[in-house]
Amino acid sequence: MTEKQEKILEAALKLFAEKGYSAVSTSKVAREAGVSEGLIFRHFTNKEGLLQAIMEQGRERAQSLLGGVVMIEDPKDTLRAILSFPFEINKSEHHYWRLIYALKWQADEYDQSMSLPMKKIAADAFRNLGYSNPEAEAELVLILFDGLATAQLLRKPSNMEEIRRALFDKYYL
Amino acid sequence: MTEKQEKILEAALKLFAEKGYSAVSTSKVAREAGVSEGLIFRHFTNKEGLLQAIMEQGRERAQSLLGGVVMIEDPKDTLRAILSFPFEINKSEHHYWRLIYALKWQADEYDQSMSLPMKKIAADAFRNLGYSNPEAEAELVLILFDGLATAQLLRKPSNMEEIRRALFDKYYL
DNA sequence: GATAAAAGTGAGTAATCACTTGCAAATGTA
DNA sequence: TACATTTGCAAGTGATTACTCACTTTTATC
Repeated sequence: MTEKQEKILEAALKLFAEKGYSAVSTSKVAREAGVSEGLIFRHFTNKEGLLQAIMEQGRERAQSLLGGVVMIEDPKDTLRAILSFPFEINKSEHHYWRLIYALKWQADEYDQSMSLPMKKIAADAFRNLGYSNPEAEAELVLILFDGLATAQLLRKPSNMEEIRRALFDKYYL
Repeated sequence: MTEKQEKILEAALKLFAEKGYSAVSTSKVAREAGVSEGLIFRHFTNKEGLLQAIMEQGRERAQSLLGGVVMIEDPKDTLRAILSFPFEINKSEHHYWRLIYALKWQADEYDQSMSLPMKKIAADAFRNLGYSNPEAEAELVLILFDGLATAQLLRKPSNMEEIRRALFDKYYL
């Protein structure tokens, strides 16, 4: 990975996340990255390939995050960890998550590489806690995760810590 | 409002919702509507104006929906009504809601014309029920609303009724 | 039925789109 | 040093973009 290759990925991630994939031209990515437009196609074949490269980077990061949750033994700690994720999206991850959530509404198929394993983990936790309908509970956690991430990325409420408290109370966490 | 004007709005709503605003050209809207491209600009000035006209239509529909909730007296019924909305998005409203949620991630400013009044209504309901932090609880309801709508529009889980039950149990509804 | 306004068309416009090509500079390898 | 490969750039390509304009057809009013 050359320096200019990283510059391109960085610029594309920023612009795609802020303006949307189809609203950003390859020439704008090139200008933002301080690189000739042709170089994008040399390294990533086409615009779609550029997007794929970004998503692949992010998928690796997400996989490692999820990997840590699987190791947790106490089911309450597992739920705490899952529901805490959206509250802890930091500056460096912000662009990536924003792009993922924006793409959901444009792509033809919903990307389940993140949500499917997370649902399984959550369902197991609820089963261990004796909940009567762990599958539905797990789905509700996914729904909460989506809503929380959206709030954190878009609406940015000032009282996130109080919201977390109100939420955790409902699960006795 | 002429017949062709309605055809244009209908076609634009469908395409914008399915493919995204900036991914759909005015020529494609014209072809879908069975109309000359110039007519779009005669009636709606420019592409942005076409989007505004669609959003205005939707805002009116949303306002009337929300108007019904304000009349409810029992605070538990109010919360039931708010949290039931996402479960009841029907086919005719589907395109409009999908467009709204997709646009959130592209527009520079978050549209609060729906969420702000809804938050106020929810906060009042929680206050009447004696919750200790009604503002945070209201924000959490907004977050749930977003997550539920996203699920209904995108992921379409098969067990929505069980999810609703699990959710309502947490609020003793 | 005459006339004016509104609705609608189709062929244009310059700018921008994703992408290609030919060639030079940098880099690795012997 | 010699040579091959990779990296990079500038100037293109045809297609498509949002939008305009001159024009015809339909509709409303008296």
